Amino acid sequence: MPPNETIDRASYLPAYAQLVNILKDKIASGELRPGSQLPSEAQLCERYQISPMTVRRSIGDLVAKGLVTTTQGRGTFVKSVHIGEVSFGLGDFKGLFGEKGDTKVRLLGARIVRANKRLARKLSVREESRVINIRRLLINKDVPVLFHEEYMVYDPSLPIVEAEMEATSLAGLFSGHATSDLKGGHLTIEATTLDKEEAELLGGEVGEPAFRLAHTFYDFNDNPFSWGWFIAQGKRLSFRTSLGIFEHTA
Amino acid sequence: MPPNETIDRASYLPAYAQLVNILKDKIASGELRPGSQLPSEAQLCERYQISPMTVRRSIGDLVAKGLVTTTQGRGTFVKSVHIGEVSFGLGDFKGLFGEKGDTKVRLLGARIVRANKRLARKLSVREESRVINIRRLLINKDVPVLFHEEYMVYDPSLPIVEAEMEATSLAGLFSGHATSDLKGGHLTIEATTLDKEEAELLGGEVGEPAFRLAHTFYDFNDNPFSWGWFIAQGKRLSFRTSLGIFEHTA
DNA sequence: AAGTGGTCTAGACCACTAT
DNA sequence: TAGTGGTCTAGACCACTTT
Repeated sequence: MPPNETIDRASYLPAYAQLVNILKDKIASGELRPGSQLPSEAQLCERYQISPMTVRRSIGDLVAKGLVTTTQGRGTFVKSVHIGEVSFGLGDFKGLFGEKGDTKVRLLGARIVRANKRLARKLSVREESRVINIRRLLINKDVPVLFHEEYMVYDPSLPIVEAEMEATSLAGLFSGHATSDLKGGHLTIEATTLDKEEAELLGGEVGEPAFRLAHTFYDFNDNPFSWGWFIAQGKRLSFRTSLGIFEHTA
Repeated sequence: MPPNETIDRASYLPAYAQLVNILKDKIASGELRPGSQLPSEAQLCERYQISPMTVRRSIGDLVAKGLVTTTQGRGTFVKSVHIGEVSFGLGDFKGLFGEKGDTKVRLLGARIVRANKRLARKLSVREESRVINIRRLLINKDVPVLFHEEYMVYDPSLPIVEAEMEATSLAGLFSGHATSDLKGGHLTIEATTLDKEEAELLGGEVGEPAFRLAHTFYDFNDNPFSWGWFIAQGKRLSFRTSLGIFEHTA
C-alpha cells in the first residue's frame, strides 16, 4: 500500500502517475501539510531520476486535482481545503436511471402550443408562435423517478416529433449518444416542492422537497431550441462530493 | 475575434493556448462537429509548426475541458454533450456572502451536548460522549441568508471553543484560509423544506423549498471531527453551469 | 504495415520572486 | 543573483487500432 520511494520503470503505471501517488500520499499522511512547500521541480528530477517534463506533468495533475498550487518564481505549495472550490457532478442524477434495461420512458403527451411571453423569451421566438410541448415520465423498475417537461421550437421544415424528440432524448442526454445538432446549454439546479400533478405522477406528497433541473439547449447558431426542466423527489436524489484527498481520487 | 490560422510566436499568449483557441473555435462554429475526428497530432505539428509536446498539451487541455476524447490508436474526436458529465460548483453558494464587509456571522448558541446514536456514528465517538454544538446565522446586509448547525468532537486537551470554531469558520471555509488540521471532507446537497425554527431564523415560510448542504470534515488521522449542515432558502440560491462551449470557457 | 495517441528524454530559454 | 515555475524543442520508443 505505501508506494515505494522510487519510480519503478517496469511498472505498468507510468512514471508521472507514480510520482503523483507518492506526492499525494505525502499530503494525505500529513507529511506535507497544507501551506508547506513541495521540493522544487529540479529536486524532484534529481530525487526520482526523471526528466523535467515528466515531473511537470505530475505536478500539473496535482494542480488539476486542486491539491497544490504553483506560483512562478516562488514554488509549489500544498493547498488547504476551500468549500467554495468544490464541484458536484450530475452523475448522481444519472443514478436515477439504474442499470440499462431497468429504465423506461413513458410519453405523457406531445402537443403544439402557442408561446406566451415567458416561453417566447426563453426560446427566442415571437409571442404566439408555435412551440412543441413534450411531457415524459422516466420509470425505473416500475418506479417513476423523473418528470420531464420540455418546450421546443417548431421548425416546419423538419419532420416534427421524432427528430425533435430524439434531439434531447433522455437516454441520449444522460448516458448515450446525443445528437450532433446540440452545441451546448445552460443548466440550473433549484430547490422546489412537488405540486399536485407532480406528486401524482411521481407517487409522492404535495409539498414534498424536490429538485428542479432546468435546461436550455442551443444549436450551432447559438439559437435556443429547447427549454424545460426535470423534477425529481428530494428523497430519491442527493449530490455528493468530497474535498481534499479520498479514495475515489486514487 | 476569429483567431488567425497560424500561431503568433510574438503573442503574450503561449502557443499551446493559441492552438486550444483555434480548435475550440472550430468546434464552436460547427466546423468540427461532435463525432468528427481532429487532425492527428503529427498533422497539427506540421500545420502549425509546433512540436509534438506542445500539440499534446493543447489536446490535453481540450480533453480536460471535456470537448474532445482521445483513443490510443484511433485518434482524437469531438465529444457530444452529455448531461451526466456536467459538474457545477459551490461558487453560487459563496455568492450568498456578497462583498466582504457586508457579511456578519451571528452566533446563536454554543453548548456541550451528549451524543445520541446518530451523532455518535457520524463523529465516530461513543454514545453519550460530549460533543460541541454550534449554531450560527450568516447575515448579509442585514438579511439572514444561511443557517449553520454543527457538531464537533470535544477534545479536552484543546482550548475549546475558539480553536474548534475557527476550524470550520464560515469565512475560512468558503473564501479564506482554512486551518491546516483539516484533511478533507464529504459534502452532500439535499432538497428540503424549512421547518418552523429555520423559517423564523431565515425570515421565510414553513414548508418553503430549501437546500441543505451537509458536511463531514476529517483530520489527518481520518477521524471525523465535524458534522453539520447549512440551510439556505431555495429562492436565494440556485446552482448554475453550462455544457459545451460558452464564453466563460474562454 | 501504417497510422494513431501515450510516455519520456535532456536539454533550452524565459518570466517571475526572493534576497 | 540565485532559485523557482512556465514554455518549448526535436526527437525517441511504445501500445494500440485499423487496413
